[in-house]
Amino acid sequence: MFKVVDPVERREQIAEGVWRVIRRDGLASASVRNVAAEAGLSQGSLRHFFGSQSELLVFSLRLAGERTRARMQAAAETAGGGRDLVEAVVEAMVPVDHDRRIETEVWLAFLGAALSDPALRALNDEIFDGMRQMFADVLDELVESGHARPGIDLSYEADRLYAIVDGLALHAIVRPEVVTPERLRSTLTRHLDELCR
Amino acid sequence: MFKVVDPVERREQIAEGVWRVIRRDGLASASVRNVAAEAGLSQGSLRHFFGSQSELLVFSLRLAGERTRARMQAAAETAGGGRDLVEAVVEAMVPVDHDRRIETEVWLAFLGAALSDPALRALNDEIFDGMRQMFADVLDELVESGHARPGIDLSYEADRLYAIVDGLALHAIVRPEVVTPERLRSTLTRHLDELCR
DNA sequence: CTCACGCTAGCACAGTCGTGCTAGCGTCGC
DNA sequence: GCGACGCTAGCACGACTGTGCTAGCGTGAG
Repeated sequence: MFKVVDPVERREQIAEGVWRVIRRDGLASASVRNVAAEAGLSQGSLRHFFGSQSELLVFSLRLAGERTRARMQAAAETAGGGRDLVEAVVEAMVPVDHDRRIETEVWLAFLGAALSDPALRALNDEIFDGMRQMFADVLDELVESGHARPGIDLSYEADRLYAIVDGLALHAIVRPEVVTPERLRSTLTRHLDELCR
Repeated sequence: MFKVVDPVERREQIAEGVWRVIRRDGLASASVRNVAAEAGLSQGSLRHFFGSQSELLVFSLRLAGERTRARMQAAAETAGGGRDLVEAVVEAMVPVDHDRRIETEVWLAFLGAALSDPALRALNDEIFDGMRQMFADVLDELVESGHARPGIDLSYEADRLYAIVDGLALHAIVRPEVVTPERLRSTLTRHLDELCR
């Protein structure tokens, strides 16, 4: 009935419970009680790992962001250079399978709340800036490796690519019947074609 | 102390109160009590115009969507054809001044909630499809009027343009320090340049 | 003038919320 | 063996929620 458990692992299990609650019933239902029930704990037990609800939610969003970022990083290290690199990084970010869809839905659920919650907003800015930097780096490599279409404006293309990726990700989440994974992939690869040709 | 008032106008005043509460304290704070206080009414009085909280929130989101759509429509009718038309429609949708910023923030605040609320989701789908259609129509006109770069794929370009516009709008709201109105405009006009060249 | 009724105000209810608290279980270090 | 403590359970409190309800004000129609 009792187990000594790695607190880090435990916190991640609870955070994944937060994700499930959010996906099923929305961020508004991610109360301490509901999350505890989802994770199979009592309120008091959950509070032993998270001192407040705010801490719980911030951790849950951060975990989602870090999972995505880790996948992007791994994809970047596995992939070759040039266009393969860009495609791998973009692909790692976009909701085309179960895990990536979960992370994107969670991100989207938090996005609106982050506008008026200082703690969430700070974390969201951090994630945003990290993603933005990664796009800039990857496009930079594309140019330096000589795979980019000549004469492209790096700053402009980074802004545009990030906008397309986030816009498509958003559309794929809110309107999956219209923006299917295939359509999403096709739009992205065609855009990358124009970048490289 | 008492006035007979146009109920339509009254509902819009209340909805604008919802917007203010959402922008200041978030969607989670858009309770019947808070909105009533914001609009200078009692709970009972507010309930005379909106039978439930859900009705209130749905109406508020719909109004924001319709304001945006009306501005796009007006821009389309005022503008000439070809590239001016596309630019006017896109410009009408994007948060570069106070009113458009309000509508976009409200839209974003509702976006996460719409994922798990059937009424909001249906409305959101309706808005999404309307916007998407408008982009398709406007690009269609661009081709037929002969202003488009030859050989472009309409379906692809519509998807991409919509993604860029929503992505940039999103970025301008969540990270206004980085994605300023000038940067947003510049990215958009350059993309339109490539479409028309 | 008078009546109907749109509109307003505000209370009551049951439910949920975050948080603080105490009590006790079960395992590990000594 | 035994104390320390990580962990669990669950209650209590005050605050807030959506909704239903009643009572009454003030204006317009007849």
